[in-house]
Amino acid sequence: MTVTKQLHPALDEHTAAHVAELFRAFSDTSRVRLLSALSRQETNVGTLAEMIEISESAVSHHLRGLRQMGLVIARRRGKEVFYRIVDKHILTLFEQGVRHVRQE
Amino acid sequence: MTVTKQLHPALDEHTAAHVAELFRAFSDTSRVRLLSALSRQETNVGTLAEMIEISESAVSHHLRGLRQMGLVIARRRGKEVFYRIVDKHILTLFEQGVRHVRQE
DNA sequence: ATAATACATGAGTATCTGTTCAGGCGTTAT
DNA sequence: ATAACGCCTGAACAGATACTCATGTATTAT
Repeated sequence: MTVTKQLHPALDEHTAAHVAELFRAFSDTSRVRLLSALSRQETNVGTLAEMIEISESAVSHHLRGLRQMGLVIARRRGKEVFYRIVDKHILTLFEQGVRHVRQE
Repeated sequence: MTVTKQLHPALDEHTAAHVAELFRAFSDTSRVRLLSALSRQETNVGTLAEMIEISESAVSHHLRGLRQMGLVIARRRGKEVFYRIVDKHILTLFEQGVRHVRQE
């Protein structure tokens, strides 16, 4: 039985691009604050804007991106639109980053 | 007795900025490929450049950033400089992102 | 010493990103 | 119907980012 040294190639460009895209969702201060809010509870746009102190428009733009990536989902109730994080794994990934930063 | 609605604040700006910075390290296709290579084994700059098909200069620039963030560390052996990922938690975080992308 | 190799660095540049602003759309109140 | 409210959207712009190119710095070979 021959023991060949497994030469693992790096990630192909396509996969790497997707991974980068995922992490890019967490790579902006405002979005991190958005997601930290949403990680606690479903929240509407206006409240999010207040919490993180950017305009509703800016919040909307960020949420659109996150929505298009399938990371958050919207639910309308009356005039307000509530957002929440879709995937539990995403939440875990995000929180792990937060934890890492906190302990050092 | 008044029932006040507990308003969990979002992450403060300072912490959020650090979290964003961490994730930003993984938010570029080339860096993802770099890190995926390094996640398998310590590698020198030239080899990395070959593997991910960008110039040595570009690799150097990326590695400088990662080094300054304390995510990778350099070790010189002769003319070559080998890089590796410093922290196991960082590695885990990165790999979790990769896994998430792969299964969908 | 001189040249060659491997990598680092700064400047310059094209592209990307986050924000604001102005206006639009859907829902509710009057 | 009309106004008010909450949110969305596209354009425009400032700042950030990733790359190339030219050059610089260690280290090794001749």
